[in-house]
Amino acid sequence: MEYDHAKQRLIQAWGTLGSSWGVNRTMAQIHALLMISPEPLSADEVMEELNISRGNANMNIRALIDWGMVYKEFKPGERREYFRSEKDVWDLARQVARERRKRELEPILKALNEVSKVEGADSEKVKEMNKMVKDLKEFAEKSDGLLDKFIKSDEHWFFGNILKLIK
Amino acid sequence: MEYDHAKQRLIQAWGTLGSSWGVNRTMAQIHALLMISPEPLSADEVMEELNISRGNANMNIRALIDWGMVYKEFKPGERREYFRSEKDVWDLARQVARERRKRELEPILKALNEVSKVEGADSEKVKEMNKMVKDLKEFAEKSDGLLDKFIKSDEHWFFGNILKLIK
DNA sequence: ATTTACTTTCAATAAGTTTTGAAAGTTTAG
DNA sequence: CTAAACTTTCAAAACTTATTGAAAGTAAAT
Repeated sequence: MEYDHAKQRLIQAWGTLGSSWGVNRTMAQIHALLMISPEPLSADEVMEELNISRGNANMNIRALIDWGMVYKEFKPGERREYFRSEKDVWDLARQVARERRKRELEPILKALNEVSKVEGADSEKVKEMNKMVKDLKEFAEKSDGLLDKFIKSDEHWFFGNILKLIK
Repeated sequence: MEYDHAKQRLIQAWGTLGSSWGVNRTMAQIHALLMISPEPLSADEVMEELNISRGNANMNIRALIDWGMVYKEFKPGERREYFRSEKDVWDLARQVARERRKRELEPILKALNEVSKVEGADSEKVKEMNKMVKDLKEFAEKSDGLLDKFIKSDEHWFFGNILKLIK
């Protein structure tokens, strides 16, 4: 396969993946672009490569920095900012896990806690709700535990051990 | 906490969680409603409870059925269709994992495979891309393996064993 | 064969999200 | 201080997705 095609294909696929994970398409595409770039890129280069506006590029680069997936970099003697992506896939995955845990798992756990133990466990509907909430909470807590281990685990230890175990 | 408040809180939280997972808000809310309902509900009851239109209710109930998370149910002597949710949280999670694997992991693996081995490994940019693609592929394949185990595993075996192992 | 009780579809509309580009802001250099 | 080089902001426009509701479809009951 030829370089430019492969690059486009990868950028598109990453964008699509992003969309279905609630990540803005462009943000994912910028990320893909930076991931495969050996050198950091400037905002102008990103705009140029992806055919997007200055504002769009700027906003999404900021968002990537917020997520801890992209860093600013300065070239000596240059005024312009350059950006490079974290390239260790493991670190990237942990970063994403950390953010999603904070943004999603925590709020739902909070809600489940608030909602557990509803008054009037004599009525059928209250019983059903309490049972469901209890199960969901257990599941969410277990997921949280696993995610926590993943986030804290070092290097390739996680998959290595787990896949071995459950083969 | 009082029942109706708790119910609303749970439905809202589930809707929000859905949104950030690329699941339509309403679809997630209908799911929450059915999960905590001891009896199956009709389309009209869903419309009523969530204040949504007939078309919206119908479309999202179909989508939930497609995902294998909700079933049709007939009450004897009644013509109208009723719907109930799968209530085993484990089964629900596996269902979701199965669907997302199909819709997301498979396409990205396909793209990564197509894109692996780009011509001209002498240039820096091609080297960088090949390296990145290789790493991403490895990661995606490992995730796929773990997801597969999860999907096929029975009951509470999965978390039980894994959490014990990595404590 | 007609009415009744539903379910499904779909074009129009509303709501939400992303993108643009020009203007305002900031920092460095001279 | 002023100009130049750059970054950030934000209101308006474009695009995407979700929702409505009325009309069409289906099937049981009379």
